[in-house]
Amino acid sequence: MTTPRDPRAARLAHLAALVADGTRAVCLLALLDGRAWTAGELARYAGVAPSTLTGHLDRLVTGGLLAEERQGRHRYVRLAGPRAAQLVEELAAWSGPADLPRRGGLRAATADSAMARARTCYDHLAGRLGIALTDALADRGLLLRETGFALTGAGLEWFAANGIALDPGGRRPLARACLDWTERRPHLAGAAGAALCRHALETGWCARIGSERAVRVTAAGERALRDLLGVPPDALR
Amino acid sequence: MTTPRDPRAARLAHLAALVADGTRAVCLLALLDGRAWTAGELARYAGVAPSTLTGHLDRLVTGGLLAEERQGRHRYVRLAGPRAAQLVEELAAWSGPADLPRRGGLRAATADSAMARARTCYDHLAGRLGIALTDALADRGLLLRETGFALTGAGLEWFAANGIALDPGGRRPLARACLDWTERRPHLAGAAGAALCRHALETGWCARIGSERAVRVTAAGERALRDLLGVPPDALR
DNA sequence: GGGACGGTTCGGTCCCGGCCGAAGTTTCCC
DNA sequence: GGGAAACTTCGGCCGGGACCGAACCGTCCC
Repeated sequence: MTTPRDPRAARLAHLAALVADGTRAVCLLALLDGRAWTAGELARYAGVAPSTLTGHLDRLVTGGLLAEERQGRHRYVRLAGPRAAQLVEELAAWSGPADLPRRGGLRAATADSAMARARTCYDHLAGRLGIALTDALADRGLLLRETGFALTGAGLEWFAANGIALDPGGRRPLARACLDWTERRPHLAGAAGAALCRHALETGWCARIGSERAVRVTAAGERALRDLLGVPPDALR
Repeated sequence: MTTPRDPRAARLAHLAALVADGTRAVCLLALLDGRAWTAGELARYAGVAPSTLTGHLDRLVTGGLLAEERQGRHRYVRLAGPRAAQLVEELAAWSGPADLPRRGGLRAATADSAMARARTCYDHLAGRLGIALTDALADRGLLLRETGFALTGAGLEWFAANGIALDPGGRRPLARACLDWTERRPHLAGAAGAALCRHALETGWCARIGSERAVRVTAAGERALRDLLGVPPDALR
């Protein structure tokens, strides 16, 4: 990576270089689940020696993509924030919207199908569930989708009426599109997407399956989504 | 760049590697002006030997970031499309929203100030002009901005009423936010931003200054923007 | 036809950085 | 206190890839 005169280009190249290594890319994609991983977990997952991973994490943290937290003898890392997550998503969406990796075996296949049905994508909901929610919000005039991606006035009221706090403080956009790599259609992300996901997990509309990214919609969740948004239960299966 | 087992991560790393070189980054930023450059121009601009640049262009074209067109003994390259431009923008915005490069000298300073006033950003308008247009559209209820970024129904009518064709065919979003690196505020991009920019240049509201990215607002443009959108002429200076 | 010009191919150099294992350091827990 | 576990530091190895100059190939134009 030759460093040019132009400092702007140098910073751009430096940032891209953080992602431009296979091992680091594996880590970043894993961290897209929004949780904090320990260095050891990531090393095993990526298939490299712990000492190798230390160096990678140093670079990613220094570069601002990851945030770290030391607890005793553990080093926890997670994506630095929604913007970092968005950056990784965006690059991942460009680089291969196609084929989700078939890892072979029945167990893998069921895991994949659960992921395709409903999962978290950093801090919001994705998979068929994410699409169904986005469709429902758009159909009811709560979300503009064809001409961009924004909550309408009615949408703001709907969130307020249902007690889903929208955290107006942040500089982060309330609604933005996130391109799903199984469905290949945009679904709701941004502060509103995150609030909806948080609410769904807190009130028990959804529950995490094991410690994975996949979630399942509970019976209560099916009822709530049907009553509040008119989501047909079929759309969630 | 070690290549991992996971093909998804491999593609991600491969894409990032295209940007992760200083010389290629210089080229990509230069090409953000939306025009087609010859290989020689880029080589001189980046300060490397023509033979070196040939290799870089090969990689960028193969990787899908650039499109090329051969004309006689010239090799013209430009960004492959709006999505490629958006990707570069996004990375650039993350890597350094700060200080625009002061290149020293009076000539450079005037060029910079013209750029800050009004310029193109790939295919739409940026700088203070871009912000002023975005503000005006939002103030008149034609564009939602606080809750995301989308044209309203009134906005669609406004474009139609003023004969600005919106090219509904493409899969590209009608409105999206582009983060300006001089103003540090989002302005209108996407198909609507591109249509507005095209219209402004075609009808003579704006004219390119030399062959640069900078544009100036004509007297006719000032009148039109004031009458159609209530843009105060001061906002353009 | 004959330069000049723009671009490409090739060979050779060099350095950055990813990888590992071995030896340290800190924390945890018995 | 002692041993195991999690991580880090260091030294050494190795490959990819960025760079250049020289030679080569079309194209343009006089």
